[in-house]
Amino acid sequence: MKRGVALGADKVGSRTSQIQRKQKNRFRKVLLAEGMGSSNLGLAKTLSDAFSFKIDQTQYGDKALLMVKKALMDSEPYDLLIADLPMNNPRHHTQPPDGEALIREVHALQPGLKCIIYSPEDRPFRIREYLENPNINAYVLKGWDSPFQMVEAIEALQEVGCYLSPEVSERLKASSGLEVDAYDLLLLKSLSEGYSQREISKQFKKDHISPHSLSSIEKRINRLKDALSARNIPNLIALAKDMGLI
Amino acid sequence: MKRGVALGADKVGSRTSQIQRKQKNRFRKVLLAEGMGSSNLGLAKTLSDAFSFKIDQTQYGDKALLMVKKALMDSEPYDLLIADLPMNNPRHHTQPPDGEALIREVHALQPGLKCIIYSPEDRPFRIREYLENPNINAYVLKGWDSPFQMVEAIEALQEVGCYLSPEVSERLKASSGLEVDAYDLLLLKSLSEGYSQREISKQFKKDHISPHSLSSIEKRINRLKDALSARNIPNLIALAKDMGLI
DNA sequence: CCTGAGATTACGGAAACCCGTAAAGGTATT
DNA sequence: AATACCTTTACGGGTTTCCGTAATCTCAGG
Repeated sequence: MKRGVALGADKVGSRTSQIQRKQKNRFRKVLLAEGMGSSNLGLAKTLSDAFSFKIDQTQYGDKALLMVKKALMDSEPYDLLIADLPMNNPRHHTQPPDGEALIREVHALQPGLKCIIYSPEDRPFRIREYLENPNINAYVLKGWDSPFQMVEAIEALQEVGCYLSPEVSERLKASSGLEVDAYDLLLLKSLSEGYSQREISKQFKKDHISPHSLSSIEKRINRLKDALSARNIPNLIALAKDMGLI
Repeated sequence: MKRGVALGADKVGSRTSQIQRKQKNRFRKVLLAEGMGSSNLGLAKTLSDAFSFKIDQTQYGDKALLMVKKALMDSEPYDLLIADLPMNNPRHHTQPPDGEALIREVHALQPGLKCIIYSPEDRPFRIREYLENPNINAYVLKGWDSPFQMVEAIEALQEVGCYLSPEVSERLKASSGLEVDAYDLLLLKSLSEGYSQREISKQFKKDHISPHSLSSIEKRINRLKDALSARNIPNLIALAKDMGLI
């Protein structure tokens, strides 16, 4: 989105800048919550070399929540949450709270907490989803130089409200051309689940989703085929799957 | 091939804990080659805590190849290669040599070298593909307890020829029911690429792939739809994508 | 050589998809 | 209110897919 530009204008932004001024923009306490696997001891090491803040670490989302709560009660709240998200592919049932739920619940407890997503997810569409959440201040892509990027992100976050690495923002730009909205997604999902266009039409009509005529649905599908340059519906489904739309 | 069934991962798994000391062919030198990202310093740490062998580490496949070659020339060859493969998804162009190429080339140099795949890839078909390679002795799924499983695997490898974690072997068993051969895969691929059945028929005829009649292709597709319980072709493509067939 | 089982191919009608055209409905501007 | 413009809906005809049936082919066993 245009968050990158708009960050100073909103309420949250102005409130945080107050705090930052008072604290000289320095994080003092950081929580590193990894969803699963890929032991990020390496990351913790890198960060503790580069910064002076205290780093707590946990493997489990619910544990992270408790730690945030406890830190708040002790009047020593965290300044930054780094959420190390797993690849959430369809075959993987991640147990709750998953990344987004964790961030939502954490912000219910401590609304001002800064948050960095650290994930191998590189599909622009998903990244965009994350970044549309105003509670998420940075996204760093897991990769060979992610420790470096994480340091960059944290430094930037201490200065300004949010950060996007060049790599990530490039990926986002590259795919900003295609506009697929919730309707398109529902349509793709329905198709991928094996419903005929006639069935989808009936279903949409029942659910009061507009447009729902067979003709409109055909048109929309055509638009999608055009946008993804698909030759037919099977190809469209394959492409949509590949780019993580469904 | 049917190694997965033949070796009975459960048996191997339970046997590992009892004996480790009395074996003489213990590893002395291990190469940890990660494809990219997810700093496995954590893994290296775990391993160096659990074992006494020397651990070398590198980020790049070609570098790994050189290290193997050099170790051979120095008459201090590696006993084990742990190939930390990245998620092999279609959006990611991994630069050569990728995992399988690396292992092939390494074994061209040093045929006896034991090898463990360490990957987040959990699709049974892909795992099966790896395991059909006789040069690959174990498969460890990246996950929250992968360090533990890696230790298990290495202990087992010092005892017997190969190892499958209960988790992995379960995944393999779960999907062993359906039989899709190379022909089916080609068919699915062609469909997903947007070719009509008529076009596929023509192409197969040109390539002398049998059967290639329109009728036979219809039949095969029906078999696949039946096997994956798909309602129609888009659904079939979606399911095939989900389970990693294509 | 004959036979039978399975695989491959052929065919035809119903349904779904594809594509262009056009009518009907909605909204903003004048 | 009249107009232009866009969206939604409707329809028709060509193509592809779907599904059942049947003819042909292949090949081992008698």
